[in-house]
Amino acid sequence: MGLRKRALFASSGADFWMRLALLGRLVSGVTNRVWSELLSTVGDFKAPKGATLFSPGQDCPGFLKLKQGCIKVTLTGSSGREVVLYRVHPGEVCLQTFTCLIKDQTYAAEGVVEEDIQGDLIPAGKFHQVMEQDDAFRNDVLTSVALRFSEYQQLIEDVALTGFDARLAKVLLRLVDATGIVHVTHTALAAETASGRAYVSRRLAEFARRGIVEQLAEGIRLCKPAELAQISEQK
Amino acid sequence: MGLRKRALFASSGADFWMRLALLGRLVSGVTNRVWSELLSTVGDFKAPKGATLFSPGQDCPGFLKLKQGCIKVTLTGSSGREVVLYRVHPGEVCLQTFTCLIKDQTYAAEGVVEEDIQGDLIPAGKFHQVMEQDDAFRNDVLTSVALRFSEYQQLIEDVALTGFDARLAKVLLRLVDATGIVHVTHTALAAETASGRAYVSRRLAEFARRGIVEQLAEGIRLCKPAELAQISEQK
DNA sequence: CAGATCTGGTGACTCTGTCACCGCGCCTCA
DNA sequence: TGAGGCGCGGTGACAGAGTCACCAGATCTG
Repeated sequence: MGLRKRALFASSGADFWMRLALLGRLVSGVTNRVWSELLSTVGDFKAPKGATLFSPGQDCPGFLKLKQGCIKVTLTGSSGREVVLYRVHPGEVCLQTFTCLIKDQTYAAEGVVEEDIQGDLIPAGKFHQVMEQDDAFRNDVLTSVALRFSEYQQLIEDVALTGFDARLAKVLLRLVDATGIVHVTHTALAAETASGRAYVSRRLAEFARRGIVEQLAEGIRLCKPAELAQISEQK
Repeated sequence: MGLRKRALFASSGADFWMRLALLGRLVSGVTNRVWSELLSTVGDFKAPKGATLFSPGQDCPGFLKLKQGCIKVTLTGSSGREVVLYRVHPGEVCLQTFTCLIKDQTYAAEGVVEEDIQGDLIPAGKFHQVMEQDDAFRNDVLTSVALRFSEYQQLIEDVALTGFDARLAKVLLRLVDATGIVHVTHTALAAETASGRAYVSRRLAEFARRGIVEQLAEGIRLCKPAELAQISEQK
């Protein structure tokens, strides 16, 4: 499926993280507080695709105001199974970060850069200050938080009350590009649908048998989007 | 199982709601805006057990600062299946309400009074004003929102990544009273575990066979809480 | 007492998800 | 350049989860 890039980016991401961790130890000797000390003086922030921005248990360095790129936030169970919670795009809030800052707690999920990001990092102390003083900023944040909550609730509804096929159809329609193709591995679809890889393969094969999708080398072509939309609303 | 009360309260709840709806029509002629007009002048707010406070699609009358009682918030799927999202206790925020007020949208879930409630209802307009001006109030709300968010994430984790038995065990431990008994129907447990009633019955029978619980007329006695706790951490 | 309603038990399914194992294509590195 | 490693996807066999239909007992209601 021509996704060799993935491994490449993953390893460059690991490099990025290792460099930071190393730098952190040089600076403070405490890996956990690296980010805040490293970045509290830096307004501008960048990270390449594949970089792990945060993992469960880590401290939160501050509030990231994303200007460009995309961050994927996931939850991993003890069995190793992964669920995609949401993505952060420019203008949106990373709810993980918000929660950490407000409750002064550590992260509970994992954040990975999906498209090279660039933005402003507002240190924790300053975040609280701005939240108090700047009405517009506060409103933006609250609106974004409220939006995120709706998404979470939708996710709960999908996982708890909706059949698998509907979930799969929904995800395919969400991830499709302009040419009608979804460039994602079955494994990734499993994380998106909170399901298992093998089952995704099976159902996708069934969809293909029905002529709804077509599995190509470049990805999955959605042949009958209307039918998919209908499936996505069942049950 | 001696839960005849339920039906009683449910019907008294329906009466309460009908009276309000009727009153609303008399006042404004628009059922949907009843609450805000009816209550914006009333700081004090009460409702009896079983009353439906809000349903999907309704407008939000304002922010309820709960002083006493308990509200259960649930989501109902098109199949009729119900999932308990969370409960609001005194000092906590109803996230539904918060989201509605911030985004100026209608409710997406249902709220039912579980124990007679009493509190202050802050009209929408005043809520925004207080959020801007009162640092302490805003902090309380934000902290509570952040807490709620953690719960939501936990729920997603439970439903998406955890086995049924663990979920059931968790719920039993959460709902048990001081005497070691859970006074809840299998149907209610199904909503709490985001599962089906028949399956709950089956697994509970299996738990009983293993001597972990005992099913009595008054409810479910947890005989081996330690073992339950262990089950609740599996998978 | 008859009927309505809520509750829980059960058999017989279907749907979902897992595990293990296979083959393919691509990369790496000796 | 050929052997090995690895990520990806397909499949059979199985286990876990959830559904449907139907039954029976308990409780209220009139």
